[in-house]
Formats: sequence, C-alpha cells, structure tokens
Amino acid sequence: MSPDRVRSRRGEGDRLREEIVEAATELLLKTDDAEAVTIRAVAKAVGVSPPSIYLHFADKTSLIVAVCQATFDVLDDHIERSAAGIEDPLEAIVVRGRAYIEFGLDNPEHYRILFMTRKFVEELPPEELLKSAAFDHHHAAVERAAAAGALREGLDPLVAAIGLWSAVHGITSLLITKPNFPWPDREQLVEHVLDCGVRAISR
Amino acid sequence: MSPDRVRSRRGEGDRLREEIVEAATELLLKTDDAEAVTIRAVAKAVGVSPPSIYLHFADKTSLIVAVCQATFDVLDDHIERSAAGIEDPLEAIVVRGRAYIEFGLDNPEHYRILFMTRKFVEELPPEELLKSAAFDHHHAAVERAAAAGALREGLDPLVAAIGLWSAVHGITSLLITKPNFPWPDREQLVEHVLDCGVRAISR
DNA sequence: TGTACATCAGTGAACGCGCGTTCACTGATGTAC
DNA sequence: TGTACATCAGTGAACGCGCGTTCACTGATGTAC
Repeated sequence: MSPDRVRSRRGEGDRLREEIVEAATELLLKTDDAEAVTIRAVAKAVGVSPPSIYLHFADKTSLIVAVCQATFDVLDDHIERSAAGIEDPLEAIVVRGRAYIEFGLDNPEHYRILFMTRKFVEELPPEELLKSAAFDHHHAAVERAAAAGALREGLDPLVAAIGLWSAVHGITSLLITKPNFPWPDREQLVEHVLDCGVRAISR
Repeated sequence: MSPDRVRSRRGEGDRLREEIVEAATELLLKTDDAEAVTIRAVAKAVGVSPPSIYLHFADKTSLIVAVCQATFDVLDDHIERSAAGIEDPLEAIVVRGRAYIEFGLDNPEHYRILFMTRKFVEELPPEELLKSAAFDHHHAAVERAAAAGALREGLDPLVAAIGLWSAVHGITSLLITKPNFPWPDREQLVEHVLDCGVRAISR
C-alpha cells in the first residue's frame, strides 16, 4: 500500500500477492476507472516495482481475474448476509435483489468488470472460467419460492431467476452507465424494479 | 472502404466524413470489439491515410461520438418502424421492447458504446451531450398506455417507462456480456422478460 | 559460535509496441483574366 | 482559348506517450557445518 513497505520475510512472499489484489481492488474503487488500473499503478500503490507483480501473476489478465474472483466472493457474501434469517421466500428474493443492486452501485467499477465486460470473466480458457456462487444461490432462492407454491403456474424457476437477475442488473448497470440521465429518485426506482420483479412471477 | 478509393472532387470533401463514420460503424460490427476501432484501422478501411481522419474530426472521441449519434438514430428508427400501426398500447410497448432487444443482440458492440460505456455518450461537455429520441418515444408510448387506463393505479408513467427500459436493457446486456452462461432458449427468455414487463405494470 | 553459501524477495533499466496526433508537404482541380 | 494561380483533398514521415513485459542484477535472510 505505502511506498515504505518493508520487504516480506523469507517464506512470506505470498503476502505480496494479497497486497497486490487488494491494491488493485482499491484502485478500482478510488479511480472509478478500470483503465487506471495498470501494472505500474498497482505496483506504485503497493509500494513495489512493476516487475514484482510478475512474481505472483503471469500477466495483467491473471491479476484482474484474481480481482474478479475475490469480488465475486465479496458480492456473494454480501447477499448471503443480507438475506440470512428471512423466512418468506418472496421477501428473501427482494432482499437479495436489493443487496445485489446496492453492491453494484457502491462498487461500480467492480460491477463493471464482473457483469459488463467480457474480457476477464468470459474470455478465459474454459478450465479457468470464473463462476460466481451468487447466481446459484439466487437460483436456489427462486426454487424455494417455487417449492413453497409462491410462483405462477407453469413458470420455469430458472427462467424466472434469470428474469429477476436481468431486472436488477438492468437498473444497476443503467444507473452506473448513465449518471447524467434525469433519473427520478433512485431509491424509488430500485424499489419499483424489485416490486415489479416479484409481482411478475408470483401468483 | 476500399484502398482504391478515388479522391473527392472539389467541394465534395464532406463525402469522406460519411465514409469514415460508416467504416467505423462497420468495423464495430465486424470485429465485435470496440478496441479494434482505431484511427489507423478506420483510415485503412476507408482507404485513406490516418491524418485524413483529422480533416473531419477533431479527435478520436469526436469520431466515435458521431458513430454513437448515427447509431442512436438507427435504433430509434428500427423501433419506430416495428411499432408502426399497432393500436393496442400494451402490445405496442411489447413490440418496442422486442425491437430494442433485437437491435442490441444484432449490434452488440454498438449497443455497448451506447448503453454500457460512459465515455462517449455521457462524458461529453454538457452542450454536446447526446440524446436519443428512442427513450422519449418509449416514454410517450407508456404515457399512451396510462392515458388508455391500461396501467396500475398510482404508477408514475416515467418510473414505469424506466422500469421497462431496465428490464429490456438487463436481458440484452447480459446476453451480450455473458455468451458462456448456460442460458436457456434465448427467444423464450426474451419473451419472458417482455411478458413480465407488461404484467408488472398493467392493471 | 562463526562463517560460507544458497535462496528468496525483490529492483533498475530498458525493450518493443501500437496508439493518437502533428507537421510540412504535394498534386490535382477549378477559376480569373 | 490559354495560362497563372489559389485552393482543396489529401499524404508520408515522424513525434511522444504509456503501456505490458523482460532481463540481468542485488542484497538481505536464513541454514549447514
């Protein structure tokens, strides 16, 4: 993080790896611009020389992929915590959706590399393809609503889950991408999208 | 377009401007990668030297902005044609939504610069901010549905219009960004989103 | 306990690349007389 | 009708920049004996 970083002791070389991922993550948040996250900028933020990055990552893509992986985990965790202990399956879906949107709006550039960019999550060799637990958890939540008889007849829970995802993704990504659009009250908008989401799938 | 392009006659210098915008548009479609659209690549596609671009555009951003402007017009046109002559206001909304999604899926990289990138549409000096007629037309269509008494009580048509936009934007951008996701049948998904959209706002 | 040595965590300098952009220019084309 | 000239639509070569990445290296740290 700081330029007065002290060199790791023997055997603790892996500490740098974490510091690099953290610095890149923080840089994404602070600059609000994925293009500002260069090898040089990350190295500077960590307090290390650019070649040092290559002690832990084969190339820049690998570094960003590690950031994506870590961010997927944070997102999933955030949603799971929010929904913990909520009994009503439809309410749980709404709460999850709200948490998802919240994460996106709070971490726009992270959201961007995870869900609005092909390069780092999608264009990987098949065996390295990142997968977020978040979708599976969301899907499971919709299945629970279906099992509880809360969904419309004849509605495939997977299709319903994707529909909900695309609703929350839609509003999140538009708000991120179009800051100059004359949006009405943001909170009202979010609640409307969430309300429409369950309204459209429940019986 | 071709390297054997003939120089414009006197007074016809503006012809090159159109050719440049067309070439950039085509390049976006063919390469499916906004990063492939460089001044050099566009110049080569037109059959002209790189500095010639600067006879018509102050810088690269201006060129891409012109592409965005033209693409907004094409999108709006596509939607208007699709919805022409449809009487039922709710059906018109669905048809518009379908046309919007269709445009995005057929022109993913154009969709990306218009709706998934801040740089060219949003980060302009206020007086140059691009505005698409498409949203206003969509908004008007929702107002018509409201006037016809087709919407739920107490629903602000603007909020409803944005909700619908975010629904169609959501599915469009996810399908574009996540080609490797195990999507169910694409057409079924699109219809589900459209169906949910009107279902959630109609009475 | 002292010392030679291997190893580990880094560094400094430089590479090649492609990019947007600039500059001084050229040569065909139309126009004035 | 012929010709000098201004103008217009371009061009060739080069600039500086920041980037990812490589290479040969250094110096502190722990270990073997």
